[in-house]
Amino acid sequence: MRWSQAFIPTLREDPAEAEVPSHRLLLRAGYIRQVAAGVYAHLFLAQRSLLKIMGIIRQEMDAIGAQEFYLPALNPAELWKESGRYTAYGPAIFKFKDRNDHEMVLGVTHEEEMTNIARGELRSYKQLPQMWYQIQEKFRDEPRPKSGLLRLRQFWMKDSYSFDIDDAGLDASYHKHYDAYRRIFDRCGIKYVIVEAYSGTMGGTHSHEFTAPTDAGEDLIAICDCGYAANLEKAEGNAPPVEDIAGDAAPEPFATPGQKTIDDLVKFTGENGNRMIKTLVYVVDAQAILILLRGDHTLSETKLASTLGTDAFRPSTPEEALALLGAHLGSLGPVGLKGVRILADKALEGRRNMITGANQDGTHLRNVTPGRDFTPEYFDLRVVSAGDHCKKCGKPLRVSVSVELGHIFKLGRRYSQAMHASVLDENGREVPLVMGSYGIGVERILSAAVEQNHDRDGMFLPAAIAPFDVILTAANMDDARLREAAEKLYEEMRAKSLDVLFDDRAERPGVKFKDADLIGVPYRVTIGKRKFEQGLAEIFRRSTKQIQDVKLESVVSSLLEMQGR
RNA sequence: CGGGGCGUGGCGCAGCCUGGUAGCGCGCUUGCCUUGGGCGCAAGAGGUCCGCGGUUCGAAUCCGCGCGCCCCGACCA
Repeated sequence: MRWSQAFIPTLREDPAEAEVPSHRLLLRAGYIRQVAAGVYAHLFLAQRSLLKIMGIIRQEMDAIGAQEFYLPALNPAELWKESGRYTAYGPAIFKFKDRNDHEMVLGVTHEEEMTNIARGELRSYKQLPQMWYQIQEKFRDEPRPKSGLLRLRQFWMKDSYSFDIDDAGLDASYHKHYDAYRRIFDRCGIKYVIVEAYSGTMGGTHSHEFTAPTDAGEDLIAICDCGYAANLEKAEGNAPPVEDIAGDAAPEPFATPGQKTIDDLVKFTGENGNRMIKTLVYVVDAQAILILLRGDHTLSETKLASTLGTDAFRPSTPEEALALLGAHLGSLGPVGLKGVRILADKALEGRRNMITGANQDGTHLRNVTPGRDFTPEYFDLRVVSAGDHCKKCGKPLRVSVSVELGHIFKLGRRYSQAMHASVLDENGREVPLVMGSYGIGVERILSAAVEQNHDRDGMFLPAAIAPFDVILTAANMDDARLREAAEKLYEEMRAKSLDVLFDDRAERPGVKFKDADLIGVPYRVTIGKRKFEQGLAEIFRRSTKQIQDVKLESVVSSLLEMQGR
């Protein structure tokens, strides 16, 4: 490709609307342009890079025996009502009516459609296992699209679905995907961490996320040196022990006028937050319950949901809490309550002489001991924090921000039962299909690669996913000898199937170098006057900015060698 | 959905408070010049000032109602 003919609209200045590096650089480098919030046009460079990413995904999916499909995004709403996700996924689904007043949706993923095909066609265990995948557009009406290609409303996903006769079969399909995903992200040159994750509205029992640590991410993950890693929603850890005050004194009220939050109380009493009990009131099925946490801990609603076995709960209103406990938020506590279910985080088990609200405005209690002064049920309910001890090895956990690139789920029988997708087993009994589903966000791979590989001058994408292998730059196109040498090299590179972008523009060298640095191509070969006269060209490696002088006739072989070809 | 910010040639911004000529830098076009890190000189083109309504002799500017975009939070495989 000749740059003079290419549409690569680079920008000299940072676009005002872009904050995270990948968004800023993809705009500046002319990869993308915005159409609406969370909706982007892929221009020439983005499309080339994304096609390379999809090529890698396709190869690895094919390699585990998955079969490529292509399903429509446009779906009848009936399918989604049948699975229950029409309401469960709620406002994130784009919904509308066609001209005949038929309710339609745009797919957020394709469990329904795939299951629908499976139930119509799969009849016997002899046809199993099956693995079906596609690379296709997903539509989600996200509450807050953001950060360029990191959180989109329309995006490409590789989604695959496995159908097995039993749990052992699902395990095998799951592991095939697990391994394929590792190869995909390895080949894409992404630094990633595999974490245990929560399945959320997908349903199912078991899942792993493939996440790329970068500051622009939105997922928090807990990581330990021993290899344990989990999404913070799901991560478990042991809080370092806290020294309590000795003694068996009875609870004793003390005045705390105007002290509403734990922070207030910490300042007011001079005590550490870890010696306090935080009291939350939640409403589950119209029933109020108390949730107790250590003062410096945070409730994980994810863990609460799995503890309660439902996500149909909400924090109480201040009025409800007042009616239940007789005090306003800020002075609530568990002591002396009757007939209210009390859930406490495990970090409170065995503690003594703590501080909590007295259920009287402006008053707290000291010397409160769980188990003696109230009787809770203990569960793991809190979000782990950095410094908590790893459940597996006891070392301190680190917390890191990352981008979710892929997620694999053991769905089990959730969809097959809801949608009556079953086959006959070897005993002639009808059994529901055991399913898995597996997703990769294609644009997120590109974004994460930029987040992980950029500097002040631009990006440097991993070779496997860069839009070109090499940029060939003639320092001065008006110099006939340089131009001819560059043209000759261009032909030579193309003959060897190098993806080359020939910068044949009539620009000054500075402009060409700046643009080349920006757009993320791993190598630049420059033909400049001084070295040309010595029979040399230079190969510039973008990631390290190292320059290597090479004889003109061995430029191509050097590049092929660097590529490992 | 709550909080904050922004909306003015393609891009980045000033002007708005205190109403009256729409301006700067970059980019773009043409010519000359220059050619290893976003050259220089000269001449040009390009704007419903987000929309609608109101106030006013007169609105980019003041008022009202919308819309859009970004950020934080809520939310979210």
